[in-house]
Amino acid sequence: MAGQDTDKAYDPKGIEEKWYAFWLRGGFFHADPARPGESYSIVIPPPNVTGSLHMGHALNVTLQDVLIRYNLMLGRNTLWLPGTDHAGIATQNVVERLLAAEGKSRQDLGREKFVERVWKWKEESGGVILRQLKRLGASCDWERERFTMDEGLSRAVREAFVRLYRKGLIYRGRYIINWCPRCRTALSDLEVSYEETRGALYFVRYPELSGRRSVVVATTRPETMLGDTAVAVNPADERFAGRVGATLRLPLMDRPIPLISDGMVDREFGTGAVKITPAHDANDFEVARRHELPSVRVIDESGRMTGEAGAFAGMDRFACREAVVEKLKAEGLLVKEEPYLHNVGHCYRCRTVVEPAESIQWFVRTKPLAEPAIRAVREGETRIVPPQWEKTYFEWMDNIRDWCISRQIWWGHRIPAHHCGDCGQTTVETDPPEKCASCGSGNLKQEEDVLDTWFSSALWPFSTLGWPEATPDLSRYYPTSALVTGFDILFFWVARMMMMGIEFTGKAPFRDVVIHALVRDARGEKMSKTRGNVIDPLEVMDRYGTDAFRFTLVALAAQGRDIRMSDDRVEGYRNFMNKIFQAGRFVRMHVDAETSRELPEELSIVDRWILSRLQRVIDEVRRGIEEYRFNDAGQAFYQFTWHEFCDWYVEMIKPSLSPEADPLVRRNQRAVLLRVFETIIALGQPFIPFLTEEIWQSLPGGKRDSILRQGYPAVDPEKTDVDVEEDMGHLMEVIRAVRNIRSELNVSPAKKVEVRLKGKVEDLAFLREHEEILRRLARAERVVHKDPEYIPVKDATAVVNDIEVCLPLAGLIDFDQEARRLRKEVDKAGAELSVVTGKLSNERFVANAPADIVEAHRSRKDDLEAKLSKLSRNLELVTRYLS
RNA sequence: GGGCGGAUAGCUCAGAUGGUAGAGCAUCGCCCUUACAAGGCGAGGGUCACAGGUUCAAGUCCUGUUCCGCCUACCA
Repeated sequence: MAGQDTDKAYDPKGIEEKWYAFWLRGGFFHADPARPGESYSIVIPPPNVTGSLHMGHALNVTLQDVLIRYNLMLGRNTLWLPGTDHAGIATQNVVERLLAAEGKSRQDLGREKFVERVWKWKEESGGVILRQLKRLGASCDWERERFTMDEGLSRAVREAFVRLYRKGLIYRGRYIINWCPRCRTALSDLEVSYEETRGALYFVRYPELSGRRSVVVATTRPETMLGDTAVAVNPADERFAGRVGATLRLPLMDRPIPLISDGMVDREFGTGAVKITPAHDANDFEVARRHELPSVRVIDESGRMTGEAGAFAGMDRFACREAVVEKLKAEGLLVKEEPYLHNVGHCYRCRTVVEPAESIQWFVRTKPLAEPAIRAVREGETRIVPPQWEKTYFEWMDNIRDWCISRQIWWGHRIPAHHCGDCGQTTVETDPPEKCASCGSGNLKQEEDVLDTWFSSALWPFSTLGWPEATPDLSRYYPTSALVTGFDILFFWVARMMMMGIEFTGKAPFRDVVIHALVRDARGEKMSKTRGNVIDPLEVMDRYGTDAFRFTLVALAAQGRDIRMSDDRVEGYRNFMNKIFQAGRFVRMHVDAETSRELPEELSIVDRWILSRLQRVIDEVRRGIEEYRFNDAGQAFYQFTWHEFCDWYVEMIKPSLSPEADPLVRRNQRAVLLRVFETIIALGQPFIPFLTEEIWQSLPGGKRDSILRQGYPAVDPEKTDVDVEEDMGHLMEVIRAVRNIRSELNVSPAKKVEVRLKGKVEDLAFLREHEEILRRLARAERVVHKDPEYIPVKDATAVVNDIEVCLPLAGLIDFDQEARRLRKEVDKAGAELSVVTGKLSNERFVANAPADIVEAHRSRKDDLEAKLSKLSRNLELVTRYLS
């Protein structure tokens, strides 16, 4: 509910654009290799040009931005290189859809016109996502923005291709590949996603040509039988003993095919006999090679049956499946049909069922490339974080298979190979050759195929820095410091960058590979358009502000776990933003242009306490960022800022800031307050850049440079003071004890009470010295010190260390209530005591546990015993007055 | 079929190197105490999935089991 005071709350509208423009104007994100400083570089995982910002990007980009801003503030020579990916199939699909709306196909336009059209689309509508990254606050060096199809990168692609080809690491050949009949292109194995699909297993009888016997085969794709050229059984399968070599009649086609034996056949599956369709199955293809069987292609590029399919020619493959089954039934050759759950490959771009098909394609020989890429991780040149992903990486790399890199689409890097019309040889050159390298003929035709988009992506970490030229950028920023990405493209992209990076530069492209989780919806479901559960990051930013959104992502980014995004979470952190904003207002109320930021010689106990705590949080935040434990960093910042700084420190120092305070005290207090608060603001900058810059600029100091220039807070060990932290901890506990009593006994907050502290003089010394704090934060009228002989009759009591906190509440006290409260305390202390005593009475514990642990238990035991006896006695006192 | 991850408060999750179970949200109570009600103060709530084992000591290490996810694979 929006109250009328909402104008007092933090409103991020307007300030985000303002400061982003300010940073751009100041060139803060622009890297200059000539400038000094240790290099820190990241290349962005380039989003598709067709893309628009989703949660995955938002998380990915936020984490990178934290790293970049942190390193920027550390004064390193920092580069974050942005750009987009041409996304071959995805982009082509987008433009094809636009054409379809005009009633045209890409074939109507022809290749050249179509590609022109895609470029036009790219110029007009591509890259919206980059604007959205700016909205997120991404501190990219936009002057270095690259596109995988721009001139430099295309050059790098051709160069890489030629070098690999000449080393024999790229080859062309006829193999079974995954074919998408909708996209009409080959796909790599990775681009096929398998989905569990309900289908049927058909058992088909293949009669022997001579004799009365027959062989029954099982298949999930009966339409492919039209292309069968054999039936195979396992050589050791005695069911078929003596029958291998027989000739079968291929039903529906009336073609004679042999019964062969091959070790690949699993005797347990189906009937133990497999139909062999070399043109449409990878296994069958291999079998056919071994047995020199012919190959008959019965499904064409668009998924229709070819002329080889006899009566079924021209039918769609799925219609054909039904027709084949009907026909088999009619002929009495369908033995049975079982429901069958199996994995069916789908095109990862358009979800069409993929058809394995035999065709001529280009491949990368991956084994020789994989070996050094494996070694780089094994030997620690590149670190994978969190390390459990290493295993996945090795698993895949160890079993890597050759990579089909040619695509029969038009949008992409055309393969730099020219086929000779005269001698048939292929010439591969970086620049278009004039004549055939083998026969000298000028009758050359460039290869029609383009490269898999991931081929250019694989070069991204160095192609963007100028490779193959030896540029200053390349020597300065390569290898990059970290790659931040989701695990979903570990194989697609990371593994391939590792291979190509090492192959072409001799060095692994990253020091650290940081794998983050997936962002899911509040119920843990993967966000998808079809599910309709997509949370739009832009909408979240509109509603809660970018900083709140960023902080949410950071706070939830625990290693190795998926993130559930929900409004509640963002709202909570939006409140945190407001808290910081309000704290800023408070600080501004109390400081002015004259306020020094120098810490005074003499520091109050409270100041020493906050400074000591501050060192800890600085340490935690820095370590968190450096170890990619973003959530730990975020939590430490949150906890300290809200609960220690705002809830305790600010409340404790208010009197020293008031006009009634001693002027010197006041001046010093302002200085410390400002200093501490500015440190907090600087500390938070990588997470919440807009709010921190806004506050930074609003603090006194005239027209200021960006907070990015202030240096990142560093731990000053001199300021850490464990004694002060302990003393203050006690004081805070006493305050909490009073508050607890008041609250439990329903004493109105407005009611001032007397607080009696009972204990030895030396134990009370610190409290006596800082009594004012206690009085105010506990809302006490006065604090009275009592010696250990004092008997708290008619007092509500609590025990804090060696001190008893007593509230004389005669007339107000509800003795039932107080008895219940005390009993609870007694039970709690008693339970703990029995655990500790139990351990200590175990002599093996005393003998084996480290001395410090035993000692800690001993003193804990003493404390608890003392506490328990005090509590029990007080409980007894109260019980006397029970009604 | 292999591999990985998860199972901790009502919900969502933290809990490096084993040593007295934490946070946020939600819940309950009291408060508009002039930085902040997008707030303050206080409270309740957990046999850390189950069964064994190692250890003086296990949420944490080992083994097994059960349920969830995910990745991967040439059972047609």
